[in-house]
Amino acid sequence: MSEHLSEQEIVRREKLKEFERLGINPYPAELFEVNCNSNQILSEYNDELKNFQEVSIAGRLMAIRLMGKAAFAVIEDQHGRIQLYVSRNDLTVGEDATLFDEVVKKLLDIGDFIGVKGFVFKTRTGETTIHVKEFKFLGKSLRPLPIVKETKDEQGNVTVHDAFVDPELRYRQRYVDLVVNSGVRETFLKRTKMIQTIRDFLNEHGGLEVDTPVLQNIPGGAAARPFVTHHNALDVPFYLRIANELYLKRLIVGGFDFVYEFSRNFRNEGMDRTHNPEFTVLEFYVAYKDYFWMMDFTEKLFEKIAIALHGTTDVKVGDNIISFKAPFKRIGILDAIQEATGEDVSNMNEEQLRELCKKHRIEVDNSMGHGKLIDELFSELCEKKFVQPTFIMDYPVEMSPLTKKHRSKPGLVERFELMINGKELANAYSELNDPIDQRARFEEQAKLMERGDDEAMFIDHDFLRALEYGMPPVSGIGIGIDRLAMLMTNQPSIQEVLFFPQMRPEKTE
RNA sequence: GAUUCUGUAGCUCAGCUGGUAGAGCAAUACACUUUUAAUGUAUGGGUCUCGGGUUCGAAUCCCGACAGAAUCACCA
Repeated sequence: MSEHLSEQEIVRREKLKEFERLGINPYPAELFEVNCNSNQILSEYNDELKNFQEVSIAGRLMAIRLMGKAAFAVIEDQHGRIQLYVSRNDLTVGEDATLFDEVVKKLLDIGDFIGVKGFVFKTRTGETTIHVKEFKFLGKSLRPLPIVKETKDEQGNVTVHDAFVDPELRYRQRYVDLVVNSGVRETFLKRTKMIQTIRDFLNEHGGLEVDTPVLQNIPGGAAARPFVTHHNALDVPFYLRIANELYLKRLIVGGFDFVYEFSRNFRNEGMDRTHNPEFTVLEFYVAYKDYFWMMDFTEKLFEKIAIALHGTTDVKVGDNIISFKAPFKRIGILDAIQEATGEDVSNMNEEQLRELCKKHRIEVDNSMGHGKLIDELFSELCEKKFVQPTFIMDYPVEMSPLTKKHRSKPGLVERFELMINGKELANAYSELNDPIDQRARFEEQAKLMERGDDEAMFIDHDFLRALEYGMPPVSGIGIGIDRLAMLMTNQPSIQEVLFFPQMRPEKTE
């Protein structure tokens, strides 16, 4: 951190000395009893009833307008902002007006924490305001906050002046972003509410929330490059999990019928608007169910989330209105490709698929097999077209080593991905529970790895051992929580729904 | 990783074809007891991201580094 202090920082530090001279602790230890918050007062105060006549409230000073022997100030607490009215008379004890003349008028800065007691009234202009009778200084701010002001025109449209917008500063100093930008807090409150809604829904249906290891010695359950670390005492490498799938299935083997976990996953890949190195996926597994049941359950869950957050199933995302009203459209991946290209790929061999890719100017290489080519065709030509929630079903077996083979369609598996707004939001299977087949699939993956596919899965022998003891039929799903939060809060970037998105470290000189 | 754009006061931004930096808010001082982007008067505040180069002279032009954003690639 730079030792260079700006003029304003020096001034604020000098004010600390002034506090000391006056015998006022700028960082008092004792608690300040609060009996309400800004939002309660603003929404419940009634000028005729004269309620809220003995309020005690604390917050951060966000604006102050000094007017000689009186002052108006605005404080912000967790729930919003409220205006204060302070007069010199009210803060004068005997002949001593130090509190007003020195502290309020000279030592107070935007960003400071204060606590006040008083009564609520409405000013001439109709603003609900706290008339301060007692004032306590609670904490000095030594760094000037960005000042963001708002004006309202007659229609009530809010114009923001000098908004704090630099993305680098906003993400690196999220604490500042949260203080000064109204709306940021709301996004994160919605995210939390969304997760609570999901948790409640799963619990209501018998789900059991569990924790499984983040440090794994085999990074399984997905195809991605892991972060590697090292355990000193054991002298072995460990991987930060890329998925928790194989652990949740072990719990199904152990006899739990419905387990779920909000899993922080880590993938050592590129970062962009929809990818952060650590991200959250909800996975859950339900015994004796198949992927059809999972589609029914998932669309009910999404519908419930939309209603909980928006009061309706129609959610505005960018320029689109997305309807989360169940049921969602369902279409096989091969049909989706046919719809988009007019080509029936269901009976094509690898060579024909490769030709088709070339025809559509999709880059292919020799390591790509039959399934990968179909996947490429889909993601290049179809994915973006599914704006309304759509279940894409029945993927090629090669791409899905943990999925049960389709009950009637050879070469395919019982898998679906849920596409919304052109992005994959969820991925689910009728889970493969045949240990012989699972071993064979892992061995296929091992061959792919030898062929140079660095996304192929490792063989997890303990997981195979668990399957050999027997796993009931089970359907499981992974839902991208960050991407769902982006949808539900209408944010175009994952950084807007993560408190502290990953960034390159700041240089310390 | 590639391409493009961006980096100037605490914040938001101007700064033209190169001539030693400007506004609003914020800060400081004074005035003001119902203001609300409060107002009025005055004042201070800058390693122009960093390092090279061209030039009599660089915030400005060139090269490089650093950081961020967008697009692409990668990432089921």
